[in-house]
Amino acid sequence: MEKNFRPDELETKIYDNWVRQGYFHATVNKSKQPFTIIMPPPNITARLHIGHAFTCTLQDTIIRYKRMKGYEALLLPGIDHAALATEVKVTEKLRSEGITKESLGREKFLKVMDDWYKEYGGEILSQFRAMGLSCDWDRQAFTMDEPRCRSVHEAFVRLYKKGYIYEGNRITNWCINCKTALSDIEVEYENNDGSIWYIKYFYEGSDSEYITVATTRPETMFGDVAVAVNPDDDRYQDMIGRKLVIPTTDRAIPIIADAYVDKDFGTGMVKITPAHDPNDFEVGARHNMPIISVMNDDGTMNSYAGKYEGMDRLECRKALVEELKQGGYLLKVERHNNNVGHCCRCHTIVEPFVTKQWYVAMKELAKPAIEAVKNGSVKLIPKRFEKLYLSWMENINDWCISRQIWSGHRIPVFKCQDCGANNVDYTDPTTCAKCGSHNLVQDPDSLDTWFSSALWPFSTLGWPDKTEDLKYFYPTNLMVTAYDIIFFWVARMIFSGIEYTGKPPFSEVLMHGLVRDNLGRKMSKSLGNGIDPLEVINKYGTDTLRLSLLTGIAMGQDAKYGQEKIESARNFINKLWNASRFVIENIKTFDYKYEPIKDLELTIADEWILSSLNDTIASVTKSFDKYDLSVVVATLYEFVWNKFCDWYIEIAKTSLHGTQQEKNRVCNVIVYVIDKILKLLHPMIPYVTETIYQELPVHGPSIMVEDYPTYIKSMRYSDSSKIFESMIEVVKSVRNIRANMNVADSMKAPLYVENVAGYDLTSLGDAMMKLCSGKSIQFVSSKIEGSDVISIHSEVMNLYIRSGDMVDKVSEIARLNAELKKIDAELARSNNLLNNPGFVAKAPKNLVDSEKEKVEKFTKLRATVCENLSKLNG
RNA sequence: GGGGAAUUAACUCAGUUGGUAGAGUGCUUCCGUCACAUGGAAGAAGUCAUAGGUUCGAGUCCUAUAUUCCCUACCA
Repeated sequence: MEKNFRPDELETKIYDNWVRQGYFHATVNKSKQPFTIIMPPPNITARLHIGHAFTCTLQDTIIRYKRMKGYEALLLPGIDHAALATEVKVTEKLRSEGITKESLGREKFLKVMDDWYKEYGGEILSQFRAMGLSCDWDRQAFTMDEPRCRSVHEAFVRLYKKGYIYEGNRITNWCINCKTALSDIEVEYENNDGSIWYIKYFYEGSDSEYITVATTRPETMFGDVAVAVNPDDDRYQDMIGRKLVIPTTDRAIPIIADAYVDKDFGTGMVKITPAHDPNDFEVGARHNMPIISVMNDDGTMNSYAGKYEGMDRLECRKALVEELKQGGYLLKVERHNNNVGHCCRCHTIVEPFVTKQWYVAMKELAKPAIEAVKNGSVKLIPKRFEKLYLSWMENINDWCISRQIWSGHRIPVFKCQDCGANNVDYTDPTTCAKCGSHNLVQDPDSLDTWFSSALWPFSTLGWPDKTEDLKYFYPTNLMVTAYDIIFFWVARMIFSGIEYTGKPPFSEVLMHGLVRDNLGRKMSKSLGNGIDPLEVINKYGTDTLRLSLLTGIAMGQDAKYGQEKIESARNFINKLWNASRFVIENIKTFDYKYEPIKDLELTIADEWILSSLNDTIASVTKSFDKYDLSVVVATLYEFVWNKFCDWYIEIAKTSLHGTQQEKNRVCNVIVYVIDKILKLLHPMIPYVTETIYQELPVHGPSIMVEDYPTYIKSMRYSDSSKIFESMIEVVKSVRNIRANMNVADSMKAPLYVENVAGYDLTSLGDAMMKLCSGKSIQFVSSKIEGSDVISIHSEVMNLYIRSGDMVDKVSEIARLNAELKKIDAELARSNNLLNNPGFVAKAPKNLVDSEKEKVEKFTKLRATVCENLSKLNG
């Protein structure tokens, strides 16, 4: 074996082999319980960034664990066409080549989209492979492939027929750049340092009597239909019903009363512009007001704006304000802070705009989805996201699902050109169901991409067909996703699953945080600050990437990702590699024979490591089942590095210089432990564990289909553990003294070990000497005494070391004094507790007892330290 | 306006039936020893944001406050 693990050469080979063996493929297997994770399909807009790698790693780690635990594990991969987002990208790309969407026409444009899908889809899938995902390639899906088109179609038709989908002429968020409607959650609000203009509206027929209206968007005044006051506002009672003239025009509008107006804000008078403000739209509707749109769909002013026709809305604002100023209409301007909506795709300022769109009525659909989370049939992890989910669902607005774009799923509504009826019957779209006409034209719009995403947990399993897959793997077990798409996606999957299949689509949702860059910024495609996971893979390997992503994270909590985590992960993998290499190389040097643990004559050290391994297995399994992967990693890190490598392997080196029998014993134990370690770690770091596993003297065809280690009752050795841990304490004390005294290697300080508790320590003698840094210490077989002998006591052994002239007395006295201080603090603490009657009366007995034991122990220790001190001083 | 999260060592972060605070990185000192210098050994380092409360006992539970961030909302 080479000195360092070389992932680059091995990963592809190993991965291909896994695929070839069919390990990733899940089958309908009635004798096993399924565990299903449908992967969130990444947008096909670009290559994957580190955030995707994070989600992928979580999922693959969990699915590998479940597979080893004996489940029929399915990780189903897929990609999302991301209708609008991709169309924006492709349109931009075309524009850079001097081509417009319109000049190509719908059909040709969709061909360009197809090419894009192929290019980026392939790239994303190969990135999945590079990350080592054990996903079932036979079931890979795309939100725009034929089966998924059928699902979407069916879903739309069903909802339509139940009356949940309706066409409405309402005010919607409109992006003047993408020229499409957006759903509420596709609008990002940003704080804007704007202005608020106070404008005089003169009464009709008067040029001196006026009222003042405040607005942040003066250009919309051409669409004003009224000015509203609060019905309870005493100031304005007698004005209601009078008419005002819109400045610079000759159009008159009434003053109306509506409770929407806040008496205490601004002047208490609001101009009502139903076409350009959602609230005004409501007010207008209540009062039967007309809707006057003053803009075109590209954000330029239309003829209602008079001489400003054709001017962009923001330019018009500037010019109009100037005109108002000149005309004496402008009373004052104030700075005003408000939130302005931007298109989440192209970042243009969104205009509220009245258009005809398709909506899903959400009220009824939300009800069972709320219930599912409330009654626990869907669990969100961490739990706090349930509150977030519920508050959104309980206040949900109807979902605008139409987009004025070409890509994506075209709305399956065929409008009869003769009678105007909408035909959604999927089987016969050529004949109008109402009048029999063949003059049908399909709605030109496409569906919001989330409409197809909402079906993902079951469309991927064959729905609406009643497939075996659906029966067996659905409802799925776990959905892993970042918390930022809880509304976009999770909520919609839940209500869709219940609506279409009668069951919630999954029982648990694991919500992780966002991976941020080292400045704490969200990594996003649009910002372009994403780290390419492939770069990390190329430099350090997939295992390092995966392990580094799982280090130091908490579910639902954002994490910064940087070089430190990467290096720490790499170092650990290197450590694991070398510990394994150590034994693998060693068993080649003698006549190694495999023996089961139960046939070996175990030493205290053996029993300690086996016991400790056993505890680790129990703890890891518990954390895994809670999806606390970061804790799993930390637990294994600690065991492998600080227990197995630092102590067991070190002490085993002595046995390796012993008899054939000893060598064979210790190698069998090491191999056994390593085998378990590899299996425990495999879900996180699949490649290095597989590689080492194949080098072990006894191994199966692949570690990924082995059983996950389980806790073994008979492998608890509490006595040995106690002795060995005591020994560790003693060794550390000796090392500490050595380091303090600056003992030269040539000094050979005599050290005597006295057995206190009656345990057999013979097997530890030589090994201990080594661990104490043998060169400067020499073990002696008879007790040593004298004024220069320093003693160290533990529960199972006492140590006596002759300090002689080697002691740096000053620093040793300082060290002992420091220790004395600590001991006194401990004693004070324990005595304090024990003197507290409340503690003694109410605390659990074992705690009280352990405090008593501590007092005893520290009292003894104190005496020793004092004795050593007085010797040094004397 | 409403909701949520965060605040723990120099840095990045863990820490649930409440029981004497942990890791990684960095720092100080020592070590080319035959698994690993991507390493080994020893060590320093924290009023767990603040103030109250509950409790025998609080990083942990409760109530305020401060700072930072996120989500959400119709204040023109």
